[in-house]
Amino acid sequence: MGFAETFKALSDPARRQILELLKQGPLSAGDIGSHFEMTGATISYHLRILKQADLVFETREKNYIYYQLNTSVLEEVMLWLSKLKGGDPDAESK
Amino acid sequence: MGFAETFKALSDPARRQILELLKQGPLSAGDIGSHFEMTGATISYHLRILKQADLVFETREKNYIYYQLNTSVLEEVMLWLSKLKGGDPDAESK
DNA sequence: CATGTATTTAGAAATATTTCTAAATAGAAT
DNA sequence: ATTCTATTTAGAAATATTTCTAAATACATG
Repeated sequence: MGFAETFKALSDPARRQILELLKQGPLSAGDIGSHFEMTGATISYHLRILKQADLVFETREKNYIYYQLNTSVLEEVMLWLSKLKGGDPDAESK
Repeated sequence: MGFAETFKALSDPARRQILELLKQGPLSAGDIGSHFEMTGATISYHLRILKQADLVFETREKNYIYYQLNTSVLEEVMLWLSKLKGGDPDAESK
């Protein structure tokens, strides 16, 4: 874990788009890949980065691996940003 | 601008530490450097990355260049994270 | 068991990042 | 004007990231 891994994972546009796709619900690696021009191997690489950053987790079912968004790390990041921004602990609820 | 630059800037531990130092108030490049084991040139490099990501801005005074935290981009990032997380009811209409 | 489908792993190439030393710039003070 | 101090820029080396193709794994079904 750690913020370095998290921010690095979030720094890639394709990975951010994957997370936005997963916001709607779980998707298999193949489904995710169909939204991009990359090979399946590259998608797999990006999913591994997201997984290592704890931004997604996988559940295996039949022949497929389904990926889901993990929001807990997002909250930690928001907390760090919020503290940095001004010490106001509830700043994100506007 | 863009989130890629922002998250990339935030992904480095030294750069995050610089931002945390700047939370207390403006510091010169030299003052910042004194908290690290790196050369001044490397500090300058990190400051440039932070500046390009709009996370800091500089003001020149006498012989010094003072760096300050810019919080507006932090808010944009928090908004994006908040949308992704899904729970937050406002934060639409961008 | 053999074949097919979904996905990952290995290895390699291209590009990007991080760090250093040495040189350059900008301004202040002598 | 010359020198000192603060900082940046240039160039190079080491390391990391991103992408591909080809091969491997895992599981399901005929």
